[in-house]
Amino acid sequence: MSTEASLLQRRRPLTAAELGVIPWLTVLQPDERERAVADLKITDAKPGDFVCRTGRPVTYWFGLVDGLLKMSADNIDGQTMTFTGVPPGGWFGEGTALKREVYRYNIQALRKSLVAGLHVDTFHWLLDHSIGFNRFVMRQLNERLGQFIAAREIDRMGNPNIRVARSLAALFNPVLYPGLGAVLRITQQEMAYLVGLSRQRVNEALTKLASEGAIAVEYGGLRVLNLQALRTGMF
DNA sequence: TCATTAAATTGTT
DNA sequence: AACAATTTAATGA
Repeated sequence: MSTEASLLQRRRPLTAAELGVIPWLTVLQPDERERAVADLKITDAKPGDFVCRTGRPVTYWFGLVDGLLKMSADNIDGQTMTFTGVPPGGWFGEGTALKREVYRYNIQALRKSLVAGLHVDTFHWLLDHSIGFNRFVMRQLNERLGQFIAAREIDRMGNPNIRVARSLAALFNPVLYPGLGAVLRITQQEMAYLVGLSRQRVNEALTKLASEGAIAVEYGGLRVLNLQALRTGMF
């Protein structure tokens, strides 16, 4: 199995196209940006690979360039609870990186993904030097908090249609995942892993949501037509 | 570039 | 969980 240890080994600098997917680079001053880019590394994650696991010390602040990740935590009773999915453009672990603690959740690749990493030392340097970066991280923390609370509610909800809808709405969160367009590349199988339902039930829910005009189902993904409807469940 | 084949994904049962 | 139908990706002429 590949862990974060091996992730640190086979890594390389980022291409220009990959840098373009990183939302916070645009809020930096030229000198800050230069330092960040110099430190950024990228690596592959195969489906099932853990990018980070609970209890491991934080060495990098991670972000997704391409692919799809799942953020989850293990309950006391051994049950795994999925917080949310992470689409390209999403960055995570800032809370633990701030305090230099250990990870409180697992991040696992749902499909072949490109993961970028910024060393915690550089992360802290940016916090000390860049106002824009501070704003970005602050907003990120705030949104993430709201998302965790929402995840608890989603988990308790019985109606699978609503569950799928709100999970999709969370994936489209414009603050946490700014680079995302209206099209989300996610298979129904991946969606099933994310919300903890069977694939056929997800299929049923997506068909329902599509008939209500909230989304359009496409091959290998879907298009969000009415984000508000997904959030509120009013279709 | 096009046609054929393999693989992935979806929609149903 | 299994199936057929459909879409995309890969291959090679």
